[in-house]
Amino acid sequence: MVKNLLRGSFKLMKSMNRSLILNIIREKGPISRAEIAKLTKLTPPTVSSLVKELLQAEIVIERNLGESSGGRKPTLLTLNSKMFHVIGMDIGSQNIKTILTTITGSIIKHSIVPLPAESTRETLLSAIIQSVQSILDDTEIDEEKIVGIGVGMHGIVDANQGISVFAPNLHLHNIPIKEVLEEKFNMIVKVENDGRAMSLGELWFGNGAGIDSFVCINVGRGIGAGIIMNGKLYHGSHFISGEIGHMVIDIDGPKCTCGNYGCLQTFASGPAIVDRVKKEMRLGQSSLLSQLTEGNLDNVTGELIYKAALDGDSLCRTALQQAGRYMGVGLTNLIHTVNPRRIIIGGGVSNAGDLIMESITQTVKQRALTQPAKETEIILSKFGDDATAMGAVALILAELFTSRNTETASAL
Amino acid sequence: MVKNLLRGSFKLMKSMNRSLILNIIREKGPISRAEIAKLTKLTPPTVSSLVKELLQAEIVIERNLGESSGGRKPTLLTLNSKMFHVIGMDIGSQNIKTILTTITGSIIKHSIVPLPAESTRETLLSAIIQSVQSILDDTEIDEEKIVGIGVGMHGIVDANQGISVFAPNLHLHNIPIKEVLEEKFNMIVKVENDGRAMSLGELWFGNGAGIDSFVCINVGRGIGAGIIMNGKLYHGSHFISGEIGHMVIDIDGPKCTCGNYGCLQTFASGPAIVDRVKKEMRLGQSSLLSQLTEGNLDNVTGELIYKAALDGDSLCRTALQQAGRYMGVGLTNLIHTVNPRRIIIGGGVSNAGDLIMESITQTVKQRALTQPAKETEIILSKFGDDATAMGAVALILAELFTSRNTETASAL
DNA sequence: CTTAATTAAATTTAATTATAAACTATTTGG
DNA sequence: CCAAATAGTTTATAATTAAATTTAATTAAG
Repeated sequence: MVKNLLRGSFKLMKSMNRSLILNIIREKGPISRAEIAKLTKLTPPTVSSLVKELLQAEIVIERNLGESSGGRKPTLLTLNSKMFHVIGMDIGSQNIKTILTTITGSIIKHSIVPLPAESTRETLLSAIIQSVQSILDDTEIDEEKIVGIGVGMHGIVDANQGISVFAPNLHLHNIPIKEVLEEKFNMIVKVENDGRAMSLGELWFGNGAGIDSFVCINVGRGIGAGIIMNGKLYHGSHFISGEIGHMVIDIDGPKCTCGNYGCLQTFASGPAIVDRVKKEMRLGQSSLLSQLTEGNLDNVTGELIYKAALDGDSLCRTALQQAGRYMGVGLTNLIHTVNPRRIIIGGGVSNAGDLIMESITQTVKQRALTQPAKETEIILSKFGDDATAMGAVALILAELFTSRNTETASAL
Repeated sequence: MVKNLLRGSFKLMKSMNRSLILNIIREKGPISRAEIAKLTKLTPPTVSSLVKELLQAEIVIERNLGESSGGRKPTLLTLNSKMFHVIGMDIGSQNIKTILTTITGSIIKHSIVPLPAESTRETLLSAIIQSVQSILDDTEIDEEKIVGIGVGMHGIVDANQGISVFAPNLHLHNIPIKEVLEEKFNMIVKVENDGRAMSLGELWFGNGAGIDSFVCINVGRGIGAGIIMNGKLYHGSHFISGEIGHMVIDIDGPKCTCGNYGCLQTFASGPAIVDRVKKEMRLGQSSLLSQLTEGNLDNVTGELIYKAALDGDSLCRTALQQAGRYMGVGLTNLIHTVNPRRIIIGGGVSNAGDLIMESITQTVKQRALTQPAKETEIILSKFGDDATAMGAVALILAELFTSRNTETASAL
């Protein structure tokens, strides 16, 4: 099998053109038929007939007439955002965040359900169902108009089967999220690793729109990356692509929870920064944190460190800078491996914004091999804390708007 | 632009099916029309009519009749290997290796042209032209039947423009290889980084056939990787994807030629192993090498180290094992980032075969996060020293056999 | 105002290609 | 020698896109 070659057929041809038009309307709408024809290089009749079908299916609606520059006024088309809605869910280690959005990605409802300190398979699954149910109960939108539930889950996720294979922060294995949700609610369900979901979200709505190859980094308790190549989310063979938290950057470094030594995660994750600060304080380093935490080291959190750093606390500043430097080394490794056009950083640590970013970009600029590599854009996620949930929504949109080109030849 | 959506058209449909058939004949041939129809799910008439065109163009020929199991004997089709030939070239640091092959990848001619110790832009370009010319002079095959020249070049290569952007081992910049070859010889010319070319070679002819996602590692003076994802070669945004020789695995490690510290290349490349052994010997370690090199440390080479190791020399054995261990760490990082299904190792160091492979696989098994990741296949290249040249041939074949699905919509 | 030019959209007609069904050709096995 | 099986071709059809034409609406010039 060389290249996944597809069989050309009328069905395929039509479905390609339909999703082409649908995506143009989604991205560039309101837009006229004539403009669609120009952009897609499809002929007017082709556009007209496919649009007619989309109108009949109520996926697209005619809005109003646009401005004319001499000639008949164009009839503008948009997606029928009242017709279809999506639920996106972000399952973290402490809570489940759920959002309800229109098909264009506008958030309509928000909900957060806390997870118990010690989750079991049962409590987790019931919390997941509860999250969806509460969103459904809390809105007038007809259940039939909600087309799917996307789930972004931390840890290792089998996206084909929709199973959370291993959730390290919850100490759980093999949770069949897709199966359970599909049975309970009659909708499309897609489950994906949080970092990968996030990257799809940035591709569809965020800072990855228009970029065909970028990487999204989710820095929180762990560090995960989602890789978009040629406009497509890449999974890897066993769903562990992007596990850069366990990229070894110091072969003789400190021991990581995974058993190896010197993983990026031991230097640049949220907990790593907190630990580092605590350690320095125990060694007698003075810091504004002493006041903020009332002398109790257990109260040190990422947020407080960021706050203290902003107030000029030098211990916290250097801790963040150090983390940024290590992150910079990790990202340089990533640039030298995957060479994305852009790197988007999201998740908890991204809240520490500029302080850490400065240090990251500087390190990359210093260490990358070539000029263009040095200039790899490194920016923050557009959605902050909602990045994974938005990504979960994008999982469903990708399913809807992408012609299922999966009719591969059986044997090649 | 979300996803590179294509416009469906008759041309596209036909070209998809033509390359589908062509590829099936290439891979599974000799094969009958009926069998092609079965495998591709195309209908018999579609296959017949496309095959008729291919026969007329003399790209495919009817060979002989196959065995029947009750029914009309099938007419078997194969590629017309006498009609089309390809030149593949591997530009290394010491010499240029050139091969002439049939369209099916059988090597017909071999040539090696040494490069001067100090290459200049002019000497390199004339050596390249000379290499092609000598192959052409040395064969009866009509020049018109040679469809293209593929070039695998070490260093950073702009594959779009066909320029060697930076060749570290030759200390040269911006050599317009494609332009010069196209002007001199009237053929398709494709230039690519050696590691990436190699991976395409493995995909088309070697140990990557049938694998949709794998990584090929070229270990020599440097360490480069070619990444195949979804059956496609991935370049990265600025042609430095796969530069894993400069992946930092020991942030406080020894200085690399690139200016950073602790790059994989400083531990696991050919020169790194040689240096390590020399250093140990200078420190007074005894080794079989003392005899083999007649006491002159300058004579130590990778080949001799391997030889000594095979003879049981413990210094050399540990040096190789150590290199393998570092390589294993690098590959584990790669697995946790790209998560390929298979890793194929080629280039100079691969000659040290099992001794180093053992150590690599063991390290990966020890350090990878999940069971499937631990079991990532790590094998040697099928073509040994010819791997890059074969890859260069594949560059041309990919051009020929892949329907140019590049008619993207302009604006999306 | 009127008219020509311009643009948008729809319609008609033509061309392209895959597909379905029917058919011919060949071979094997009884 | 005949039935069954397999290979390949022919013919007709259907599904589309492509090209050309028509209709409609609007603007701008005179």
